[in-house]
Amino acid sequence: MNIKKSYSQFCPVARAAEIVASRWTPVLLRELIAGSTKFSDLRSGLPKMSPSLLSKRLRELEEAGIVEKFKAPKGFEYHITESGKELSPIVMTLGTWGQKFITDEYAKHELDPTLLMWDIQRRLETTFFPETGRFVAEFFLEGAPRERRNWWLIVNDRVVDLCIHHPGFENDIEIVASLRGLTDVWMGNISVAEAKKKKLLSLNGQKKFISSFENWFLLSVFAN
Amino acid sequence: MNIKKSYSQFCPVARAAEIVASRWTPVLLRELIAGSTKFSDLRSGLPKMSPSLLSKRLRELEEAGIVEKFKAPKGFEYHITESGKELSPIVMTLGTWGQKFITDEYAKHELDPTLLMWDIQRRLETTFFPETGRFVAEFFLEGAPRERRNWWLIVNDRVVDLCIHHPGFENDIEIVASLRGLTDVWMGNISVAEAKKKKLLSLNGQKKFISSFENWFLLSVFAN
DNA sequence: CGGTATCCCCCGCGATACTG
DNA sequence: CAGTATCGCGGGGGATACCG
Repeated sequence: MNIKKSYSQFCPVARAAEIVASRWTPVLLRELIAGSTKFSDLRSGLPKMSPSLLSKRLRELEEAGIVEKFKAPKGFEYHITESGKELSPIVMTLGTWGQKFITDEYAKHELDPTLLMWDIQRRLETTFFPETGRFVAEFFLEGAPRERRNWWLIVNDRVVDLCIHHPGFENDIEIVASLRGLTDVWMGNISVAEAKKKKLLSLNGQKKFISSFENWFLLSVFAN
Repeated sequence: MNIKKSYSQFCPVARAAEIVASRWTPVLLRELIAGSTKFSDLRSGLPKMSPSLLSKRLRELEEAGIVEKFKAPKGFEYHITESGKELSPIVMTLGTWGQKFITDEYAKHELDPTLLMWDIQRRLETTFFPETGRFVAEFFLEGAPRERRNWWLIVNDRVVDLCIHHPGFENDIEIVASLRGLTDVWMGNISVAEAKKKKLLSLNGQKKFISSFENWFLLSVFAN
């Protein structure tokens, strides 16, 4: 750490904060803890972070022993180390705190269909689906910009894929919701039942997938 | 939060990090959690933070509901709220993490006699001393700048006072140590016994205070 | 002392382009 | 796609003065 920028304290809170509490780092750690390892995947979870800054932060985390960089077939993989994993309680507790105490409704610029769908596909409960075969769910996000309004979640042999273009398969279920509504459901701010009643969310398609919706559509890890 | 500066994510980790992980804030929270309430006391624990920034951060924490500002006889008092107290595990875990994983020896600019003595006086175990009467300990910190080399801890009826000028009382005990040595002892990096053996620390004065040193001289909350 | 206002520098970081 | 290099600006925050 540059001496000019340093807090210049022997206290371990200060020494740790110099690394962990710099801009974007808690959010980057969240992504790494969630299991993303590829640069492009990290970018997906951090759409407003510039690639140069992401690159820089990864280098800093590597120097701090929080991340290890491995050569991959294409590019590199960034894996969180044991010491990095021990930051997990901090990041999770920070999120829990935020969920509890920051109760303002989401600002418009915080509602992001890409981020939402990215989080959804990451937590989809695939064990619910048959070991072999295909499942297709289409999402219509009202209020999202046209080119990011329609999404398809495809589960093929329990492997999840997220598409923004029509995959050519027939839908098993369609989820129609406002972007804000689905985000609120996802974050546990309102229940699925409540969202349906308020016409913020509706499910169409095969009965068995509709009735089991809450079994495979897990909510955010921070949902109450 | 200014939209330009915002992470623009609905994720509570991001929303919390915007407040809690900004520059200086974790260290300021440490001070508030430790019980400091006055502006000047906060400054003592944050000597390298400019007063204008401290003022700004306090305002931000107040807006976020983490701190409450009360009119005091002179100036104001800043008290941490219930929601702020729930940040305590985050700050403490961050410190514990730092203590465990940031093992570089302290850089010269991180060794600060004022900060060290401030922390020491805050954790002095006063119940060890008689309910009435005076106790005086003088510290000589070798390697500290001349004007901050000598310190007196005065416990009067169990109330601790820290002085940088000779108080005119006789010493009950004298602690002679290098600044780095005492810091390492304080942080639990080496034991008192080891420090004595290596001549990094020596105690002179009344036997009963020497033999009970480790009873009243508590170590940092982050010492192992 | 307790805190705010002002000034201004500098560098963090966003934007963009570029390269393998 | 997987990152790195460059460039330019904006404002964060440090220094200082100042006011109550």
